Amino acid sequence: MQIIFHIDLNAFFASAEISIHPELKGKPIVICRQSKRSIITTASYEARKYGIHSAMPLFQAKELCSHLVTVEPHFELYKALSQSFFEIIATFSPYLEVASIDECYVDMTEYFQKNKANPQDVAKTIQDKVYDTLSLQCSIGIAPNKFLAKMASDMKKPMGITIITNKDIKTKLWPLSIKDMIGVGKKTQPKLIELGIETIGDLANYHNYEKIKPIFGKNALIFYQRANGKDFSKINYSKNELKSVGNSTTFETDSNDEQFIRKKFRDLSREVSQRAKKRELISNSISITLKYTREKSRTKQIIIEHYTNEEEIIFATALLLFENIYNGEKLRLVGVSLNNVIHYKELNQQISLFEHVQDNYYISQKDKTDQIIEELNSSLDDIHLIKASSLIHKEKIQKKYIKNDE
DNA sequence: TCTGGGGTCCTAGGACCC
DNA sequence: TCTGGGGTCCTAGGACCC
Repeated sequence: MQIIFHIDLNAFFASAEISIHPELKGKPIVICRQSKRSIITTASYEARKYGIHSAMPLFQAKELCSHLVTVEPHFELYKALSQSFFEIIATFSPYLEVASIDECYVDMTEYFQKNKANPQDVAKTIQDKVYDTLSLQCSIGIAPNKFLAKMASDMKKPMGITIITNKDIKTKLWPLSIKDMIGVGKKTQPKLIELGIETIGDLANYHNYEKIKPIFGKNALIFYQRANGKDFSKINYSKNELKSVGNSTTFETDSNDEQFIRKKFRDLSREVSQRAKKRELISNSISITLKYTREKSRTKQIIIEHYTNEEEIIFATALLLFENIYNGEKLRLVGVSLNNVIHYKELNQQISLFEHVQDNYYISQKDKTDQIIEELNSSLDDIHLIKASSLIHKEKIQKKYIKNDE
């Protein structure tokens, strides 16, 4: 039988800030941007005592706690700490799947075959090591599969260790609300309650599988099995490749000022370009999102001729898409995304599949885009824009490609 | 004065090919 | 005599997670 650990950093962003600003310790703090439309990404345990939690709008949190301290997020810090956290875990087992910035699954089966040890003790050792090294607390769930391990790590926080075995399914899993099941959100929950399914146990024992099928679609069987404590999904320790890189921003106040909106697209395109470059990712699929209200949004996507991560091309394409779908109404959010990103290396592999020297579809040469920068910056009228953009898309840049003869 | 921003995955419909 | 069906790719939208 497998032994899976699910390890989750507690109040991660808040703890990270406290670790470098010890004066914040013991205070009710929340991590969020300082804006009237902000929502809280993480609340410290002191703040949680006031009923404050993630995803709560900042203005509400302030109503609950007048002396609340807000801290701007520092994602670079979190990424660095997260990386160190995973490195520590990997010293126990290499079979590690990064699930998000603050959690991972680890297959510890082999570890316990080699080492005579008690899982509870090993979990404690991991917690201590993470705490001593990074001043971060974590909760650990131990179970025979990923789903149960994840459910277990949620049960005791902070610094909890929870074991769920097959014998515990009826007592520990089944009483939980169906909303606590991973993958059941606020749209699915009411549909299940309609069928009389209010707990995970209700789902596990539901008599009519045909009725739950359309609610879960393709994954119906997987949900049904999980409710019964069975999960056959494997630790995917070789994944963790990004599929998209995006950036979006909500305006302080809704706006239909196109000059202002273009400026936002410029900033978003720059950010996306920089982040993609840092990770050496390129894409030929660019999309924008326009949000008019919290309910009403539009997205538009286009496949361009070349793979790129250049700011100017992302920007020009975003503007083209914008002209294409914008209806002139006030917007609350705009976003830009590179979709289906691949690594530089992958593109080279794809190209080397061809026998002959090919155009390299990745535009990286700055000088080729410099003229377009000029045009775009000097004038942003539509005709100019389309010209500039078609220039970008049509231009194929020859890159020396040396045929690999092996 | 009033609910973010980073993502992943699934679905359904249309275009197109054979 | 009177318009298939399977497969694939693309797009837009939506649910969900942290």
